[in-house]
Amino acid sequence: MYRTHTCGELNMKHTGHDVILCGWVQKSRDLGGMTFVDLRDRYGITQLLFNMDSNRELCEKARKLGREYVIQAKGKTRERSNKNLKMPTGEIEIEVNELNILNRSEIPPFTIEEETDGGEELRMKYRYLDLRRSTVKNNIILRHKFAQEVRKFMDSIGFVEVETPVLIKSTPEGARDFVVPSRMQPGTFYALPQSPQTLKQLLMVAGFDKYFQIVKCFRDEDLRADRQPEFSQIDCEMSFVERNDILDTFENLAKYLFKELKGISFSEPFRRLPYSEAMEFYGSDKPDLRFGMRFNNLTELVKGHDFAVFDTAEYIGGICASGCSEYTRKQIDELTEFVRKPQIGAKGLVYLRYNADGTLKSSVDKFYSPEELKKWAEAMNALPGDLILILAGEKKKTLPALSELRLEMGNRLGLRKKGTFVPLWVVDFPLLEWDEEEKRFFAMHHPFTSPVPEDMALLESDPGKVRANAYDLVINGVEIGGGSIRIHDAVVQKRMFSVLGFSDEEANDQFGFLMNAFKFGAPPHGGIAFGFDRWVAMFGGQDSIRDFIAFPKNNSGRDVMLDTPSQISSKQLNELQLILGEKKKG
RNA sequence: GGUGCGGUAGUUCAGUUGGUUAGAAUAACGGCCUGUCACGCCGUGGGUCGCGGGUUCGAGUCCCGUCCGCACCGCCA
Repeated sequence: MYRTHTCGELNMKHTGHDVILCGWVQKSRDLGGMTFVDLRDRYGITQLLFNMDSNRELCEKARKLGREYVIQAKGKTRERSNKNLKMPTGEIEIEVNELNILNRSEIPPFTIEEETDGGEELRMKYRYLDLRRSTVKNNIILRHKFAQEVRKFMDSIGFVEVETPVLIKSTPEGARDFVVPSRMQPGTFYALPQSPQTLKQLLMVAGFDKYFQIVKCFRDEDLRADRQPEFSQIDCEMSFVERNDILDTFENLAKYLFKELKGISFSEPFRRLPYSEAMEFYGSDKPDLRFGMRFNNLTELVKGHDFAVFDTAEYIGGICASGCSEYTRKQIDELTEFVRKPQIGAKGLVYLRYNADGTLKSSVDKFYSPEELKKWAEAMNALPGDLILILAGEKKKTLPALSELRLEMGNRLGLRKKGTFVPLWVVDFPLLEWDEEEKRFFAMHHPFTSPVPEDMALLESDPGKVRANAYDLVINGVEIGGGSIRIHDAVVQKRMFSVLGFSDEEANDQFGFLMNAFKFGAPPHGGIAFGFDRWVAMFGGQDSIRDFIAFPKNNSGRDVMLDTPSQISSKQLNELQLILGEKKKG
């Protein structure tokens, strides 16, 4: 028998017990006459004691142990004379009487401790060592628990988990596909699913009226801290439901997960905010509602005073930062610089200080009288002591820029508190988005999304106005999930493809299997998919999903541990009948 | 594709207006130490300053190119 206990479970109740532990040497402290070794496994750390007086030979052996050696220690649990109450096993130690080295280790390239000295690249290269650290390990365990709770809940309300294939068909809409060449049919390719969207709809046709799956999805697009080329979704679909049935069902899932994993209860239903309002008041389709600071539209109020920036602007909007009237010139300059960054793209920033004594000072005093500025403050619901920040320009660009400024102020004022969660549903997205470059409409969500019934008639006459029967779950400014009621009628689906500029032939070629299925009694259906990695990372208190994935890719989509993507042999290339083109010269 | 920041000891970093032998902490190695738990003390070794080119009497430092990493924009139905 290798071990009787783990390194995380022994305590005062076990004093006097003979135990065998296995694990890795985290650290040893050699005091000359005695040596302490911290032994670590998945469950915790237990201190081993070796004493020169009681067993000289064994103690000498212990002194030679290196970091990360794998050892087996047999001995007796006993109470420590100096307890360490910071650790769960800190009241006891093991007086070792037999030590077996199961494997040696090279010196690890970074310290395997909660706070490592290792940089990200090195940690990724030696991810198997990084995973020994409790922080990363706990993230992976949180992910496991999260998945278990999802399955428990979904099963309890009658959902069936069905696996869908990974080698499927490439589709032109949406993200770039990862493709897999076929050997048996040279020159043809599978694609890895960006999501099992069409397959879960076919499951609805098949009568699996409540389906879910925790599933890997693939998108060949550039990465971010919260975006990996392969990621996991909690993918769900239901038949015979309307939008509210889905929102209610998955609001319950979210509440269950918050309760089980974070101990947080929500007594109120999640807020439901139309897309148009989200954009008008927060400049974003995923607003962080942990704080207010809603936009106020000042366009009409401020025009007509010879201030060209405002007079020529399509939209002028402001936010009110409570208690910030004392902001220094330097701080305001910083904010100006912030909004002028190319990523934000505003041309400048107008401010209005509503001083505590009731006086007003703005960057546009030349153009506006104190009385007029007072009206601004009233329109903004500002109080003495507040600072009003105003951006102006093209509406499509100014709203998002103001949104970034709002988030920046939220950060500066500490309003985006970790551990506080404000979920909401954003509903009634536009169905279609006009693409200037390709001069055609694209589906904002995907081409299987149903319009809201009232707008169905506008589909051909005014496609840009049509609202989608679609919804996103947003928590703290992060898009956690999204879905829609789908089209289940072959005729409507055909109309949709036609609006998107697909010929009948193209539609049939790419989605014939779905249109065909719709001819055989497709039930009304809809669903949702959640970003599993993101949700787990949020519960783990991080913005980046990388440390919640056991073996993630780096910024350029490379697995630095496996050193891939990599070349394949010419034999493999020949079998696939692939010929590599000349590398494009810059 | 673009913008910003970065690349110096095993690791994390410092390195002044270009100037002597490139430092610190930590890790490693050797020695001492019987209650440590960030143990302590003494000592030792450890450098292609990402790579290539240029300017200069002289480059870690300045210039050009290039590679790599991170964050962001585009992109992500």
